[in-house]
Amino acid sequence: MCGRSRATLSPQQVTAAAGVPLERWRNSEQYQPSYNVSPGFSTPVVRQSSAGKPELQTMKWGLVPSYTKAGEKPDFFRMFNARSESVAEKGVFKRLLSRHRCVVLLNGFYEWAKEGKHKQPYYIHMGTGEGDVIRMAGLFDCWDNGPEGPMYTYTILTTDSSKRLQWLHDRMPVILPDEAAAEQWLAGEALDHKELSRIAEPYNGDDLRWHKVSPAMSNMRYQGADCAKELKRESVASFFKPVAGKAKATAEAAVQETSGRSSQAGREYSQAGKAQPIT
DNA sequence: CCAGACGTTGTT
DNA sequence: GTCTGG
DNA sequence: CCAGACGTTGTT
DNA sequence: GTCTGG
Repeated sequence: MCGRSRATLSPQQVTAAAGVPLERWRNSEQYQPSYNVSPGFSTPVVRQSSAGKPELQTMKWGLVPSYTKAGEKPDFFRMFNARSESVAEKGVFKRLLSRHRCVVLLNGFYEWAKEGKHKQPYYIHMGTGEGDVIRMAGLFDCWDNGPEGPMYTYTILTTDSSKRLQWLHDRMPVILPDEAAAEQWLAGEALDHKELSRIAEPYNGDDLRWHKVSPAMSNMRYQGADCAKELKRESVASFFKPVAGKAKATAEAAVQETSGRSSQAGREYSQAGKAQPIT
């Protein structure tokens, strides 16, 4: 799934990726870049508009439905993801599917691998450089919070993990690989099930890269710039994990492969992990 | 009909 | 273990 | 999603 | 708003 992300794109990167000039970026001032974004944070999204033209707008992550009563405490954690497989059937999402689709612009996202009792965070991104942009399919809504004014929020669609990422987690966000895919997601109003399931197909491109990061970022209060920095050292968690002589070589080999350059690396890593005997 | 809920994930 | 808060 | 709390009594 | 349960 997708419960934490990085949003540190510069305004220039955002407007370039959105294809919308800065002057037409609604609530651009609400965007506070963060290496450790959780539901409730504001990030840039490209949305459908009534005119059929894409619009750039800052919105909060974590869908707060329009039917929420004014004054109610919004729960951004309740609906920060939407299963793409059931989004057309669930009432809360169904009504957003024709004219409230959006593209979430981020640098990347975080996922935790279970290593025994501990959880090791990884950073996943499109591996093209420091200026990486990743686009995710989302749905947005507008909640009229009485005198507080309207609040725009979004949810990120999820799907089964692709082969390359299955070792890490069984769910992943719906990734729109390029600008064209993003445009298709935003184009028109109606969206048939076939089109939806095609777009929600697990992204398995080898430009999707990952690496271990510091467990310090697991705490969402931690906002250091090193949240997404590659962690080369073995984690403290695995230091305590017993590694038998035979499995050790495999484990060490796997450690070098966790930078996620090939699908093979991921699979070997997961197998090495499972093969480790508990002594 | 009205009342009341509306989600995802991971876990065993 | 399980629930709440963020 | 992860982090952090999880209870009662009596006292000021 | 829209679906489910009664």
